[in-house]
Amino acid sequence: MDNIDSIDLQILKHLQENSNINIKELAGKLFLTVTPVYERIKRLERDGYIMKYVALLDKKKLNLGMTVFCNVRLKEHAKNVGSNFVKDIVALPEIIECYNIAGDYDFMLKILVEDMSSYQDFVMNKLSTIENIGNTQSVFVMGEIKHSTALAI
Amino acid sequence: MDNIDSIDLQILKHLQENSNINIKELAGKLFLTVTPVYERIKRLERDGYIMKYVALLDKKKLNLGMTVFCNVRLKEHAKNVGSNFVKDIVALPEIIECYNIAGDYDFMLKILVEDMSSYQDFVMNKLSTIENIGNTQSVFVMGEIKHSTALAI
DNA sequence: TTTTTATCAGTATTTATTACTGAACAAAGT
DNA sequence: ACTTTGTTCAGTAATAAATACTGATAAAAA
Repeated sequence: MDNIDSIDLQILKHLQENSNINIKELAGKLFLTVTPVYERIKRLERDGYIMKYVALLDKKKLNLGMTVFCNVRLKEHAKNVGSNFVKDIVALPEIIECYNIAGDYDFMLKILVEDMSSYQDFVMNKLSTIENIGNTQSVFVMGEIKHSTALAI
Repeated sequence: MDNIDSIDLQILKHLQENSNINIKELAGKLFLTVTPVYERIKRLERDGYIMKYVALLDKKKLNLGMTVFCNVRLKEHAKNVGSNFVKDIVALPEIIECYNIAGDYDFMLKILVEDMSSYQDFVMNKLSTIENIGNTQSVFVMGEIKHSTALAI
């Protein structure tokens, strides 16, 4: 029911780089006609290999040019009650990503803001109001060398 | 030449969540006809607000279920010669993201691999062969709480 | 008021997607 | 060797969407 071949992989590889390519052109690259390519894409969507199609926007143009990684340690007594914390994190749109990590800290957040003063505002008025947060460590991004959404398939 | 209004923002907000929405439906949500929405999207593409359209794939289904953040410190003498390092980083497809950071380490990499043994292979045979790398620290991701490509606009 | 500019609606055209049908081929059983 | 079954594909027709074009409306500037 649920296995993919090398043609599927090729299709995925193209779509994760540019999902606006039309099926005819994609079919040409794969030396096929539109029908099999169309049906394969639909199957890959149905089976969950393709989760969604999105537009990637320019952070800087939209005044979100500052990236900060924020490591978070929960209070000792709260280690097992992560669910409230998770709900609060998901609700904050500045937090683009949140990972439960191994090591010195419990969570790592990736945060996008306009500048340093908005980051200060975020930490002071939003992040710090989340209960159970023990302490945090901010790692500021000076430059973005590489940023891809494409998997190495 | 280069300014956007609230309708543009609404369009961007929708497209970064689902770029496969058709213009007619999007126009309906914004109480407009297709033409202005179409023209606005084209302008947003031309002006670089929309960088690209991509399909987001399921990591786990494609056997890339392990995420590791790897902090890298360059050798002391190499602090100013980052360019070769950058070229090597960009060439490795397992490295999805790479940031130049402030703090204890020089760079932070986000790496996607299948499992621990492929990570070991990656560090041993690929990452460590890059010259000028001093030492590294791996932060393993146990769970992904939130992962969005959508900006808070 | 007149001109200019920007934004929009409506429509026609082009292009892409989707649905449908049947052919070709391979694997498994008779 | 010959069906049978299932899968993948090509070709074509139908549908739906994107794009191009024209002109109307309204707001801002002359």
